[in-house]
Formats: sequence, C-alpha cells, structure tokens
Amino acid sequence: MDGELTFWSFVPRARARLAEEFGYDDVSATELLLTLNRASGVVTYDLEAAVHRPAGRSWSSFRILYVLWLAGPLEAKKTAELTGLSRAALSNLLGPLAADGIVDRERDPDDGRSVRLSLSDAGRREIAETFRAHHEREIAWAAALSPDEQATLVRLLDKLVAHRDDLDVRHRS
Amino acid sequence: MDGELTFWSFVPRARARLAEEFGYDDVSATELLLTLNRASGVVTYDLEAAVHRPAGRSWSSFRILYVLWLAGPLEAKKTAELTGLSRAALSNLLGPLAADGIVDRERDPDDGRSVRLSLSDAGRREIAETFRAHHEREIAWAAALSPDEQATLVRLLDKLVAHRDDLDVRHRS
DNA sequence: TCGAGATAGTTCAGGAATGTATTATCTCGA
DNA sequence: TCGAGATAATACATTCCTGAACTATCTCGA
Repeated sequence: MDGELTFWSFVPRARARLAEEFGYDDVSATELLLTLNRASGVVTYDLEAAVHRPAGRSWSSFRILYVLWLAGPLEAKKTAELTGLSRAALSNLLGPLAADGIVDRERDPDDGRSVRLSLSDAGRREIAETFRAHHEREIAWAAALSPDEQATLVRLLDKLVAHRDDLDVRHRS
Repeated sequence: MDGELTFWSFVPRARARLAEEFGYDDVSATELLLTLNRASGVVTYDLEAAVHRPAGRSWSSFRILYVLWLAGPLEAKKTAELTGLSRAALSNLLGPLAADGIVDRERDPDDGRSVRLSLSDAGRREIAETFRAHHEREIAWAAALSPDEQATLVRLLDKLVAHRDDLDVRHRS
C-alpha cells in the first residue's frame, strides 16, 4: 500500500497525513479541491494528447475555435472571456490561426479599437472535424457515470462555482 | 439572456447549440467535461492568484513543496509523478527552489543516477505557512457544499477517473 | 567482465502563458 | 471641440512546460 503511491492515490494519502501528522480537522475541503483539480487534469491531458496535439493544435487553440464555433463571431475581448484566456494569450494564439487562414480578424466598423473574430470556412471545417474526435472521447469518459450521476456531478460543480459570488474570487479580468 | 454570455454560462450555451444547431444527441458528455474543466480552472486560478503568486511561488512550485511535505523525501522521478509534472518541468523548477535553500537535492547512495529530494527546514516552514493560507481558502470554497454533497462530488470524480483503466488513457509517462 | 540496452536526470529549443507597457481609439464633460 | 481618462488590442519580457537530445549510471546476458 505504502509503496505504490501514484498521482491519484496521493489524494487520500494527503488527507490522512494532514489529519494525523499535522492535526488539520477539515481535511475534506483539501480532498475535495485536490480531487477536482486532479480529475480535471487527467481528463484534459488525455483529450489534448489523444485528440488535439495529433491534430496539430494546442488545447488553448482548440478552445478558441470551439468558442467561435458555438458562440459565433465575437470581439477579441469577449473571446478571451469565454475561452478563459488572458487577452495577451489570445492575441498571441491568433497570429498562427490567422496565418493558417482558420480565423478571420477584421476591425469592428463601429469601434476602431475592437477586432471582430470569426471562423473562416476552413476554420469551420476544421473545428467540426476536430470536435467529432473530441466528442467521441468525451462520450467514452462520461460513460463512467450513469445519466443521473452525470447530472449530479454537473449540479454540484455548478453549485461550487456559484459560491464564488460570496468569496471575492480572483479571476481573469 | 443572449447578451450576457460569460465564461461560466458558456457551458449551457454550448450544450444547446450542439444539440440544436449540429444535431448532437449526447451533449450531456460535453456538458460534463466542460463543467469539470471550467470549475477546476476557476478554483485553481483563484487559489494561485490569492495565495501562491502573492507568496512568490507558482502553482507548480507549490505542488512540489506540497508533495514533498506530505509524502516525505522522494526521488525526482516519483516527485514528477506525484505532482503531475513532466520530469523536465520538475527539473527546471527545482533550480530556483534549490537555490533558495527550500529543497535539498542529493544523489541517491544506492543508485548514482537518482536524486533524492527533500524539504530543508526553511522549506518545511514555508510550505506549512503557505498551506495555512491555502487551506483557509479551500475551506471557504468547500463551504459551498454540505458534507454530504462534498462526499458525493469526490465519489463521482473518483469513479470518473477510475474509468480510465478501460480507456487506454494518455498520461504523463 | 564487458558491452548493449535501459533508465534517471538535465539541458535546450520552441511554443504557450502571464502581467506590464504601449499604441490607437473612443467617450464625455468643460 | 478639445483634452483627460477609459478602453481594446498588441508588443514585450519573463516564466513555465513540452519533447528531444545528451550524459551518467545501472543491469544483465554472452
């Protein structure tokens, strides 16, 4: 038991050590966030490695195409917010995407400071194709849980995040 | 409703668009992974911004100290696995940590290829202090959920990740 | 015992992320 | 209408992460 500590089994180990060795008594909070964090990391790493890197795009570039695909043409600022990227990161990633003819960048006619982003035809084709592979793997992952369990998990995560309004949470401006 | 799309409300929007516009019928899988991913991002970003950056350490450096603190002295290889970092990333981050006298690096007497990592006294003091602040904020986050809900969330995430054995999942070697 | 292959760690080049500074544009009150 | 301040985007410097090349060490069979 002791010898086979892994990325995942570190979670209960941390919980036990914090309680027994350091006397923390609300270790369930630690367990919760550590589990959330690591579960997300496991799934995301797999999707990136199995789908997006082989397709020649980073996880972040995928998120940009995904958002533009599902939300339609957007200002860069809004795109940064919806993808969860900083404006600087978005700006850097757009260079290659525009050069590849995947994303079109045009000045907003109503506001000369803004840039309007949209997928080109090639961009739409690419994201539709990529998403097919992505989604296939999503379904394989989600199959771990029954529909009820999936709904419960989403509900609880939603509740957790909704709590941020009470917390003065730091977020990407 | 339409105008106030945000990082978080993008999730149900994506779900709706995929179903209505593109005819996908298992959109709950997408919703599940998107929610998991974004919830983890929100919480982690807050912890890093509120606790670790102000303390002068990156999220990754924190993970190294955290693992060495709770798992005890480890080989570099094992440390990489338990933190979820690549060996290269670990190696690069150890430079500054060793220079600051936070982590001690010594050759393994039994295997000249291996390096044994451990916290120095200063390292132990730092992580104990940092974790106090980290944990305080963890508790504030976890307070969003009842103890039962927390247990359920952990159980479901655990079940999700356990499923990876059936999936030929990509992971950091 | 010796040499091929495996393994541990580091280094390096390149891509990707951040915050800050800078430039261009807009808004609005005097 | 003009100038101060706000806002959008980009450029820049720095940090971090990844895979690949490299060095050092170990293992094991001939």
